[in-house]
Amino acid sequence: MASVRSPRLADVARAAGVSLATASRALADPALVRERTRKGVLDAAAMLGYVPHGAARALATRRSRTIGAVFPPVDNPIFAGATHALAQHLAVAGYTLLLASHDYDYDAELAATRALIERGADGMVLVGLVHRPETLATLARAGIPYELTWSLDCTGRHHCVGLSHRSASIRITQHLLDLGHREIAVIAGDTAHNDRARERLDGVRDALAARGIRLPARRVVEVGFSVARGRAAFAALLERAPGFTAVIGGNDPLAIGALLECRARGIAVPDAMSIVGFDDIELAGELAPGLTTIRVPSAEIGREAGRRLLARLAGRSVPKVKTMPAPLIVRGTTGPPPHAGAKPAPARRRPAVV
Amino acid sequence: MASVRSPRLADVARAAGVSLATASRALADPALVRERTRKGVLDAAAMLGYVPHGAARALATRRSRTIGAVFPPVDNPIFAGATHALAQHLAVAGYTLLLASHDYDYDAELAATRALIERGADGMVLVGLVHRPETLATLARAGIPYELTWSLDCTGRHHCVGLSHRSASIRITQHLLDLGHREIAVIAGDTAHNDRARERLDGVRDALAARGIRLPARRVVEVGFSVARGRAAFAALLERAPGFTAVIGGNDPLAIGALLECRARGIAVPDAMSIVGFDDIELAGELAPGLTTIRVPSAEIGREAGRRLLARLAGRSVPKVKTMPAPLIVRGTTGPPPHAGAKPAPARRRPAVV
DNA sequence: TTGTAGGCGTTATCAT
DNA sequence: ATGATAACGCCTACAA
Repeated sequence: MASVRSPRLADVARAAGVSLATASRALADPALVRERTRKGVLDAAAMLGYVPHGAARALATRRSRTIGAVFPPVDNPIFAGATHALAQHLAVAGYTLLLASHDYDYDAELAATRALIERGADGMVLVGLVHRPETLATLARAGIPYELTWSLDCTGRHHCVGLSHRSASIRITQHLLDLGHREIAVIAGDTAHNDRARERLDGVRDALAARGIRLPARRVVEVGFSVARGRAAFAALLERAPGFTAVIGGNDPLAIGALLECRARGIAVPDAMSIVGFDDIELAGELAPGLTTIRVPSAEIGREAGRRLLARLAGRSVPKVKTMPAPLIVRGTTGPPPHAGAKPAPARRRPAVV
Repeated sequence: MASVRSPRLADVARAAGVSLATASRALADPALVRERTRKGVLDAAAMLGYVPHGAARALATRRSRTIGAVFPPVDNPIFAGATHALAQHLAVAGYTLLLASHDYDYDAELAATRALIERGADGMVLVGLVHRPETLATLARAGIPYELTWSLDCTGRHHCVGLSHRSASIRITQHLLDLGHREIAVIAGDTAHNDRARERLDGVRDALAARGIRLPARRVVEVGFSVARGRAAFAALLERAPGFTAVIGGNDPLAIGALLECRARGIAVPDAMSIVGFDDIELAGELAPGLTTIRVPSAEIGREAGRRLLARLAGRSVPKVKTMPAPLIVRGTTGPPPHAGAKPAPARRRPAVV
């Protein structure tokens, strides 16, 4: 009952009647020892219930077979999907995920990064482009390869896998403009602490500006990401600056909040109000009407980040920037504005997935 | 540029003009060295950008300051919340989360557990009561404290923090019975690979049996957890065994799927169909009508598991079983069945949160 | 208060 | 093919 002490390699070696070195080799590389010896060692190990001591191995090999990830709230469904995919991908390669999360707090992110480096993470996954300068510097100094995810680093200084939130945002805004909308409101995420949210908002402004339309400040509200906040924000916009015919949500939960508020108020979607989101969470496609949005392949981003990191650790080199597709998904929440002029044809001509 | 090699404690000691031991103590416990020495060491460490080597420390102290968690799909919002809360709680105590996930596959869970043990996890969090026998045995043999979460272990053999899914399920079923429902259908989770799903389904059967009602097999469908599957399952039930006035979802996404399908078919909720879920995800309260469900405090479960593990690692002992509250949340998706007899009073008398 | 030295469990470099 | 043995970087009695 009382487990005196876990067996170590020396115990296995003794039980198998070989030296420490041979036992180590037998376990590490079948080709290095005679078949008979190997079997003896394996049996002894199984018999004793031997479990290698990772820290000792890490100390000797200077590799922990561990990848660190520092994510904003992992309970955001979009990050949860990426986390899962990343962990799964690493597992098949014998790597394990060291996970830290923070609430869009860059100091916490730095602290978490330090903690993961200290734990010996062989590689690191971060979200977004904006960080404390020390964060990336520390990583670089420690010689730890890292991948920035979600966004794309146009400076070419960092490895990254993601998409241009700005241009995706331009695309979805153009979709509304093509439908004939001119009066548009935005429920943005927290642009001060989230570069994705900022890029998305900038994209809206760009697209509007390209057609000579200004986005008045009163038509923009910034909130944290959640359905409830989306509802409240939509209500606030209606109060503060009515007259818009379309709302752009900074992400799907915000857009869904707007949709629910419309339903509660009896505002017809899309006849009286068009709504678009960003991310394409599962629910977006299940609602009726379905939410028009940009699909962000979050699981693929997580997997790809893992794949690239493992490749780099194996000495292979990968292109510095990996752009993920972010298609516009047109569903039922968008249509021509009420009292729209003649034929709002463009909308119909678009395929469902652009 | 070329980072020759990361500085180690010996470098710090040399720079500070003290011995290795003193440097170690200065960093570990302020009270152990003279204030002046301490400052010298700290300065030297900062100057050199010293980062302690976790593996070496773990080897020496036999503690990794790491907690392992093996979760079913972390992208299920309910697990995502727990993961986040757990990671956050551990972080403030200087611990880090080692995360592995699997798709309700117990062999994968065992493999993941082994991987985490090998990585030196000081403690471990698992989900549910059902595991490969080796999983818990290995943990016990290695002397690693663990917490089973979500469910409650009535055998008293394991530390656990969760709730009785069976009795919660009985409560919500009784709520339907009290409203006058007699013809009930169930969209259950995968009972073969998920003890929570099984307990919930059993709870429904128990509650019905207590009133002399049988649940015919054709009124039960088992599917994986997702909104889309909930929709499809509801449609299938309607086809296969119509005539029921209430559906019980194995979790909220399933119930929401049923709700959406009702909306698509023009079935009035709750007038023609009552719907209940389980978990109380954020969306449940935002829909109109709001979803009647059981609130599972997932973030609290994650945090509590962390708290208990840290306490045990610190030598404090904790009660073996921690029961979390799982209140019935009555919202708009439940009401008396159509053509119900006289007064379906019980419903009205219940407070919103029982 | 500070220094010396042995040990934590593996891997890797030599020989043999 | 296998066996000694020296790292790996840190902690912690024990001594001074």
